[in-house]
Amino acid sequence: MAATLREVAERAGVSVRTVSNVVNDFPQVATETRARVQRALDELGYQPNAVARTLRNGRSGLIALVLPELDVPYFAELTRAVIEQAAVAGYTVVVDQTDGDPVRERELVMRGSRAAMFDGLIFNPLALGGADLRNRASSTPVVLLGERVVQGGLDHIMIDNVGAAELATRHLIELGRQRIAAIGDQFDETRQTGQLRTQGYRAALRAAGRQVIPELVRPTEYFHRADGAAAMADLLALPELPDAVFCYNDLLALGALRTILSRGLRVPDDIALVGFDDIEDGRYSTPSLTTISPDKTQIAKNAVQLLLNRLDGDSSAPAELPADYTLQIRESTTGQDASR
Amino acid sequence: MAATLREVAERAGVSVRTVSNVVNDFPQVATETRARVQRALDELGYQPNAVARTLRNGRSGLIALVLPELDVPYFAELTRAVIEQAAVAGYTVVVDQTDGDPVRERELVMRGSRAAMFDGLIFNPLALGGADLRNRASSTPVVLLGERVVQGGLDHIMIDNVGAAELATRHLIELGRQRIAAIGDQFDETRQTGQLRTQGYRAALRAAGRQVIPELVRPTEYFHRADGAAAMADLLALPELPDAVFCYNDLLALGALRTILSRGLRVPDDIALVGFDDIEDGRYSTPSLTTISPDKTQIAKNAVQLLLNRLDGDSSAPAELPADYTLQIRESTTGQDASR
DNA sequence: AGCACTACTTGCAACGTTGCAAGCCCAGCA
DNA sequence: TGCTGGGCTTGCAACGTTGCAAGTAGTGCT
Repeated sequence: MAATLREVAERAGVSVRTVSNVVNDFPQVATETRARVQRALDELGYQPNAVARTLRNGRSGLIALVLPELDVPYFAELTRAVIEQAAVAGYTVVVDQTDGDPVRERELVMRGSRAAMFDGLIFNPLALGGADLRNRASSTPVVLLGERVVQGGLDHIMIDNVGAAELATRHLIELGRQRIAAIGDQFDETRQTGQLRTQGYRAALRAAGRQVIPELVRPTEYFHRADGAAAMADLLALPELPDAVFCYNDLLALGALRTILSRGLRVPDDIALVGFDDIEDGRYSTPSLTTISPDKTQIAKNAVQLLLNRLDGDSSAPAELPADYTLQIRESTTGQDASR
Repeated sequence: MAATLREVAERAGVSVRTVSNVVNDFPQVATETRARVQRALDELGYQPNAVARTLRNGRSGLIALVLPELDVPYFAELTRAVIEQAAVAGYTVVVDQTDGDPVRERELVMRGSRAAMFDGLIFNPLALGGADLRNRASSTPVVLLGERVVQGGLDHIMIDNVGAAELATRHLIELGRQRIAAIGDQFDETRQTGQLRTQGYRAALRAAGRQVIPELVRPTEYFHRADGAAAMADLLALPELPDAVFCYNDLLALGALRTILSRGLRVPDDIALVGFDDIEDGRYSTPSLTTISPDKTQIAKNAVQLLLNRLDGDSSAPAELPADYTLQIRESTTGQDASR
């Protein structure tokens, strides 16, 4: 069914090479020949074979975005931004989901077999650490995203988790909250996001001369709504309730919100809530969610740019680009939505 | 950097063909030879070139999932299901987002150039209609998803929109609601989801001997939270308020919910709300959302299966598979969550 | 010793494309 | 008439892989 250059060439009575010249708009083709070839191309509905081109040219025009979970809104929104940025440069983005499964991460990123289809990779690791990534077999360029601290000598874009968490916590302190809890701490060595945000949380409390109350810092296994709901239920079972909670992402916060409201408590009157990621869900919840808003467009733009530089042969030292963030103050802390 | 079969062959002192035999676990290789080749493979860190294999074999092991918007939770959740199903069969799914842009849809689906990298396509069209799809140039098999009625002689998986909408509306009628509104009607010829759901809505009202009140059926351009919020604001500006709203998806419902609550009205006491899609957000909103729940796993399973059949040469008549759905009754209509 | 058979290994060609360099033909000029 | 040059076209080879069929060597049997 799919016509090849050879078939077109036979039909037009020219060489394969000439057809290729027409397809690629080479100038050195006689007008009359070009017309004849074009007719044959149209009649046969010729479409270039992308695989053969890739093999020949060494470029596919595809870059892969490898993420833990696509149905986590933060990643979905980030994906949109990456696709938009890559399209500007004429690249098509292809997304793959690892579920943080080390086997899948390894297959996609470390070994070249599947990765080799793509000119480059943008990768948000969950399970793979710096040690793994340093001895990557594939030579496909990679840009790392996300909070995991990886010292792999690779390009890396992240946000200042400690600083952002400190900012979020300070906001709650400045509102006069006395018992500020945190949801999302992690111990697992491969999941450092939680640890970094806890650092920031502690730093803010210390800076304000407050004590860190261990039972108010709740670990969770994942960062999903269900984890937030469960952790909040634990907090509400304490003899003395918190009057504010910093959740390490918006999904945790939305889960916590659900639990708080279902117990008949009010947000922010009884408990103030801050999230992290600024996903759309948090802008439409009631109350809307105060949150740390990472500049996703900037992250995407930098990631794509860094990768394209590598594809163009840039071999300078690996870059570590911090991304900007702001605190979006909404109803869940002040009762007012300043972002509308 | 990337070693080829030839380099490995030279190092091991055997032919290229023998190395290939080792790589592919052909039995007819002497143990001693196999060991020597294996050592060379390891030393050079050989990784098969996927592009060359694809060109040679005509199979890439990749299928593309082409969707309008990845950051719409319904699609994100569906994507997860498709990836899981495809993985079972050893296929890797690659996702692309079109934003419903006809140009992008056409480039990805109609013309073979980019599509040719993939063995097959699962496509949820937004802009492209049956007429477009019928004269597709590419021979890559496609399975269509979603509500658009496409009579293109292609495999297609959809849910019974009319029936589902009727079920949702009937639920509101049975609760005794008197003024039932609808949000999400569409006129645009290429967006038939809204029209089909309006059909179901009307059918349910008629069956109950009710009149359809035109001003209670609100069109929206998109199916996003913002559209739902705006449409609900319009409904609340009517002289006589509705006491129930059927929203054509959960995002519309969440937007509407936000508007209702911000006006100090209660759900479901003052206004009951039903959505469509059963996204996770709706399970964690307060109140949680009564909704039509399409069986996403079934949809994904059927889509992948249908596609794999085509890849295996199945040339039977195109199938139209309906997917199952249920009504999940939660707090937004009854105040009780029956699904927990 | 000769033959058949098995066990293993190999060269060739092809998948569809494009870079390279050479080729052809005709016009223009001496 | 012969030579040069430009405009246009072409064949070859290669990207890295694998199917096919043929090749070699060694073994066992008669």
